[in-house]
Amino acid sequence: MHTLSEENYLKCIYCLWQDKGQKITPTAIAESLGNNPASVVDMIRKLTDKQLINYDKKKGVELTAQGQKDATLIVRRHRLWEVFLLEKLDYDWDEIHDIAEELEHIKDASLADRLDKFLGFPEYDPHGDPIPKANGKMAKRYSTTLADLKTGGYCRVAAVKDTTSSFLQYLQKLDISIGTKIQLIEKIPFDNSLVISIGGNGRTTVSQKFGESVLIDI
Amino acid sequence: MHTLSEENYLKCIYCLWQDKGQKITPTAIAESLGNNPASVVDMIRKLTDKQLINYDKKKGVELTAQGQKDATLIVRRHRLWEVFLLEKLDYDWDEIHDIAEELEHIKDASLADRLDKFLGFPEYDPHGDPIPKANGKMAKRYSTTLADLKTGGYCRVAAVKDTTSSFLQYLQKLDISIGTKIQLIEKIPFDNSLVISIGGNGRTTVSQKFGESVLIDI
DNA sequence: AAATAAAATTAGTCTTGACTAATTTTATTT
DNA sequence: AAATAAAATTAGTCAAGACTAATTTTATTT
Repeated sequence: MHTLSEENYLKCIYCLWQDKGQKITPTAIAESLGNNPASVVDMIRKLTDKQLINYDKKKGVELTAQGQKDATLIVRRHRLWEVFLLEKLDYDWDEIHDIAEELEHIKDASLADRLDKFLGFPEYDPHGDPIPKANGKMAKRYSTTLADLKTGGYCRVAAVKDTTSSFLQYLQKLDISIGTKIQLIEKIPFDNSLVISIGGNGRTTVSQKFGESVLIDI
Repeated sequence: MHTLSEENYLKCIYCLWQDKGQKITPTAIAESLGNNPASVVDMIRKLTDKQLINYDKKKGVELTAQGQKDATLIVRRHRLWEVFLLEKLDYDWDEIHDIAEELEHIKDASLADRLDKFLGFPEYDPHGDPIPKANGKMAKRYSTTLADLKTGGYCRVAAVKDTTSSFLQYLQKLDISIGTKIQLIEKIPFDNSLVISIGGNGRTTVSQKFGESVLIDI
């Protein structure tokens, strides 16, 4: 099996691949993990030797079929543990990500499946991300952000793109969670900030960065 | 906090201390962990620097107050996770130990307490070992073994001293679990093997090693 | 007490996965 | 196209935590 570090790289590559359809460069991985690009180059060699990725200067890093499978399992475990922590252990929204980062590395062939069953086969995790099934398939991923909504339009918060506790705590303060209805009242051209109405209540202004971190269902 | 390796040493020292009242030597630790004594000497230095243990050639290794506290928490987490795996995820008796070895290292200030609450504050784990409470206290540990029982005597299996799957599978085959009633029919002086009656049924002969691995309540 | 065996320790090596600094390659400007 | 900037890579270092081999210390026998 893979080391902790290898698994973290795999997951990171998987997430970059899902997020952007773009080319995955060593620098992008380095930024995402907070590592030095030189370290990334070392690990690219290691994962290539293990046939988990292919690396080509033109195409960037790509997961092999095996790499995809392994990365999907790590993500599955992460999201299942998040559901467990929130629903069974009553953790708050903003606390679960970091703990799940550790739990996702527990290695046992049947653990994810047993946990899945115990939790009642959830489709989405508490941040709105789809949980890969045992066969690797998963429900729809939302990709439209609040910033993409046209002025006057309504939407439902489907997921969050950012799982840092600072962002999640801010959302809680604004009374926004998965499922909350939002209307985009106005876009301020100056800095792309957004004036929104949350759940039919008064107006609030949020930044462009905020708008791009909220995934919606129209 | 401590590294994975430091935690494993701490737990090992704690268990040796609980098991035998004896002096804990580098060699004993090395054997218990399957490591080289030279590596143990290195780690003894590290844990001493961190003030988690004291080492004296005469007295051997001893946990400091802080070391005891930290080790107890690791054992608490281990045993709680074992209950979770068996009761909630339907794992078998012999499968849970190794997974709990990984889970016990998940670091979060409130995880053990939340898990404890979720499980209904169990007193003993599935192997009959007492689970330390949040305050460090714990229920009685059984220390009499089946081999200590006098001929003709009856007992109840209270705990197992060995958590390897080979031993636990053997117990399952013999239909022995925590709570099973056993009578010691005869001790064979030649090799100290034991003739026992399990739950009032026919006779079986087991080895001395077996007898010393079963903890009983008389 | 001397001889021997066992345990503890030191010294030096190896692997993993990070780092910095220097260099080469590739992109972007002017 | 040349100059510059950015990205990728190489080379060498470091810490953790394991190892082996050699040595010293402590215990046990005879």
